[in-house]
Amino acid sequence: MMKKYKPITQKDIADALGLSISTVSRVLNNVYGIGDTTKKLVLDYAKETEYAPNPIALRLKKCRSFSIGVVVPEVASSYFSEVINGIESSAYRKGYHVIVTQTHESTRREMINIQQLVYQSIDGILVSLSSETVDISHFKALKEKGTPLVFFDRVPKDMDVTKIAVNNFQGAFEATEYLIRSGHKKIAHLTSCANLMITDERLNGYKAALSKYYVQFNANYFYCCESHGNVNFEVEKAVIHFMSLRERPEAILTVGDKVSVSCIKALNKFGFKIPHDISLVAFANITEADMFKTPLTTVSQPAFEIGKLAADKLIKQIEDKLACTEFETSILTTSFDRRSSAKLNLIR
Amino acid sequence: MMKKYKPITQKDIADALGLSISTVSRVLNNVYGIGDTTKKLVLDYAKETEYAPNPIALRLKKCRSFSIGVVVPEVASSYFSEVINGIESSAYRKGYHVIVTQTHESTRREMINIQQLVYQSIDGILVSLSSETVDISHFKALKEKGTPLVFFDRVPKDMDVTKIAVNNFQGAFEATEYLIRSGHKKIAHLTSCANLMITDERLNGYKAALSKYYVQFNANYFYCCESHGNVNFEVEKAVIHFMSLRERPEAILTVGDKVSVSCIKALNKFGFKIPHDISLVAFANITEADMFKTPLTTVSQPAFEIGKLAADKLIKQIEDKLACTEFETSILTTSFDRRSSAKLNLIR
DNA sequence: CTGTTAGCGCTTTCAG
DNA sequence: CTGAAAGCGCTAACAG
Repeated sequence: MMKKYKPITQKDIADALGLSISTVSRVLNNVYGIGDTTKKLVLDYAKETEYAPNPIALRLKKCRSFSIGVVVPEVASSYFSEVINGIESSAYRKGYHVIVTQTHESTRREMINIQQLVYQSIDGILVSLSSETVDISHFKALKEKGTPLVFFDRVPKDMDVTKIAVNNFQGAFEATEYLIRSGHKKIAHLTSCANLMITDERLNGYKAALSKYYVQFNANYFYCCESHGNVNFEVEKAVIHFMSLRERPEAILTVGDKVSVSCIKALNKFGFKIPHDISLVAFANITEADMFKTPLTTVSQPAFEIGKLAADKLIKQIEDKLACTEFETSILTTSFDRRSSAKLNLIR
Repeated sequence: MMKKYKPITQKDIADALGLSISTVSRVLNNVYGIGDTTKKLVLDYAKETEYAPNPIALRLKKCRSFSIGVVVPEVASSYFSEVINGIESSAYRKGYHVIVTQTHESTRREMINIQQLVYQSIDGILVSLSSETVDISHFKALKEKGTPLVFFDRVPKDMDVTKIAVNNFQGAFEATEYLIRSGHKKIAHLTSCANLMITDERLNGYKAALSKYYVQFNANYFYCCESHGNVNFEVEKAVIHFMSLRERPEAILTVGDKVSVSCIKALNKFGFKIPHDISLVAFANITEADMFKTPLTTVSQPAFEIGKLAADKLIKQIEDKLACTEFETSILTTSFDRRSSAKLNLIR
């Protein structure tokens, strides 16, 4: 039989010292009004026996766990793993533990994870939506129940809640403008996650830049990957589509880590040289972007900062006594890293 | 005041139906011997009200949580994030939740995380040692207490426990042999994590290949990064060291994801061309290896498989009634992906 | 200043 | 077949 480790409890201390459990509890919780003698006695014995409170019992009692749940699509991503580091750095400092769960872009998994976290008496939840998710009623329900909740990056459209995001419109606008100003006119936009608001925002930024320079939006130059499966395959289809167009695009603005990487792979596979045959700018966080065959020009997000801020906001919400009724949206700025994947046809 | 969500309990059901809590419990747990009428009554009501058992209460009661803890150095790593996916895929299928924690290579964090996991009534723990860790008594204590425990990749040297690893010796041997057979004689070895057994094993594989081809081991060609801090900086120092040697090495065998990437960056920074000026083979899992300026030849590990296997072994250990006294070590094989970062000087 | 008691949600004897 | 009661470890009134 598996012997389970049985840590020392308050009862053990009480018995050993001939005190009552409540006295022990009070000492350990440093409650006002205990005799110095007993106090010392208990404290010493506790230290000696390496007493540590049982967090499970605490949770059951207080419905509070000093831990926060994180729900992300995927952990195997430069972006999300950096965000997680940011979350941890802040949470850890404030005495919270972090429980990370992945949805793998599935709404079902998202719901299960949320459900689980709630039942684990988690104090609050940090979410970046799965791409499959359209109906966000499970989050609305959560909010109704009073669970502190903060969204980041992939935030919901119509929900009044604390959100952390970047200036997606602006980021895409700048990238597109850069492409135009360096001489490209036929600029394709390759994206995914049709359901997500960030996808729209970026598309709008792209369109706005186009229209600022009187470039007509061409529906043939827009492709949105389903991505509920093999991204590589979808992206290859997109690349084939673009590159077999009569009016082949001169540049592509890709969105998303995976899509961007897949796009480069597909381009390589079909023998297109970057930027000779086609220019590329990626709205993505790719740590190794400068090591690629053609160092990749990117629009990237301050992932660590986002995580940190999200955790800060969440913990503030958790610790504020009053039910939170004001929800702010924080917008951080993206950074544009010009490398060499976009050809400088003619710089004006 | 923050209103906490109050899920429906067995008591609620009992009250509503005029039954006793124990009857409800029995129905819900499908215990032998309940009237079909009451059974149906309870079941229907439970479904209707979306009753779900409170896992915290279950943990407190049973000291069992159906969740397993994972302790890794870092989540922002292709290798570890893939391992985590493997763990999840297996755990999830068997009804376990996965709690991931990071040590950031700190022994202190490692101990805290372990401690926390244990107190969370975790059913078992999966560990890959932090590089700082030399003393593994905290793990030995864990084992004594009967906590199911499985190590992977960075496994401890002298501890009788279940381990999952790869043939590190063999992997390094093959890489070195490949380098030698493609005409390199002066082969440097750049590594980190001096404390880890895998570091030794790989070093030994490297040395063995050298000696097989009568190449003398040269201590100047070996550099082990401290890595408790800025890896980039350490690696730059190493590169400067190697490249300013009178007898400059013709190739480097790097070990580790971060070190390998940093090495390429440093080489780029100082203007050395790969493989023209120096050849490179990396013992690392780098998903974008084939997209680099010079596609990187690598020895890589089946990360997903490792995670899956580790979780399987752990869950088996958890579910086996008897205390586990036999500990197996599973050795998976690395794969060698020949790309173009090693020059083919003369192939014999 | 300290002890008694009840209860968080659940399982599990022990009675009936 | 079902109910009462104890207990997992802890906190928090309520008494003394």
